[in-house]
Amino acid sequence: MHALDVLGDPVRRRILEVLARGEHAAGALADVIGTEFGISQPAVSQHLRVLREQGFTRVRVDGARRLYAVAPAALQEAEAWLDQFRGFWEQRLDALGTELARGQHRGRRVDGAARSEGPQDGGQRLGA
Amino acid sequence: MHALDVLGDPVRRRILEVLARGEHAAGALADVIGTEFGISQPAVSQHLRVLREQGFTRVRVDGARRLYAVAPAALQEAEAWLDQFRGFWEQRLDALGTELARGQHRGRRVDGAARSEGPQDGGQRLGA
DNA sequence: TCAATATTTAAGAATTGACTTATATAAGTA
DNA sequence: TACTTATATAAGTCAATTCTTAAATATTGA
Repeated sequence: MHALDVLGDPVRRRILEVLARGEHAAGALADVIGTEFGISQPAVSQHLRVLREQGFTRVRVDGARRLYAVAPAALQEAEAWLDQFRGFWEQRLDALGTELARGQHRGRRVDGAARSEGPQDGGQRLGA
Repeated sequence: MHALDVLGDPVRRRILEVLARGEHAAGALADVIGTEFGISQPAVSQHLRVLREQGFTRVRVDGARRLYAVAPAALQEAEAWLDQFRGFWEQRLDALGTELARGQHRGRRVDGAARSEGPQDGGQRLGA
């Protein structure tokens, strides 16, 4: 299962947002999330399972409670996938910066035809 | 619809990967993607619609063909959501660096109880 | 104009996945 | 030990998505 498949669910994203603030017990999450989305404790528990099994969270046992916290691994994977597109918006920002630096309405090449905007032909200035 | 909901589909992700290499006609994508996933041309077209409507692609008309290309906006939204967790892995890398710098097995606080690993209490060193 | 190509849209079938209720497991507590 | 709290798992239901086939739209070229 791809990291982005896991993040493609609003409940799971919200759980991670809450966990970004710090460790929470499964029960506390079931309360908060369950109320927000109007779903049951088992429903939240099932999402916690996915997050756990896919490496988005780390669990610590404290008596009868399970304390969940964010684990970086899987989130980094999602980030890594997005990295291949970073060139697109960096270029966009560069263009803006250049435009501002040299004053507006100057040096704007608009030849229509075989134009393309991506960093596909070596235009990407990234390590990876 | 959240940007990450759109990315929570393997076919759509693959389409974007192909587009990251540059502009492609809808038909060319239908061929490549359709073959890879064993789905029909309309199926691919429907995914292209989602990507288009949600701001992941830009379309240019060339005669009877539609040339698709990556549009940065929506991808940036996804990136922005992930940003709130950046502190977690930056910290991880910081820790690794520190560990290496001062030699291993030193200064490792392991007190169990109220410990937490996130950047939740001001530990985050990010602009946002 | 007519046929061929390129692509989208429509409608319904099939599949997936996210819930629900019920139950199991385990740890605290009286 | 029995009861309560905390959480997870199981099994089945329901709904949202993702397909399929068929047909509509638009462009190119004979």
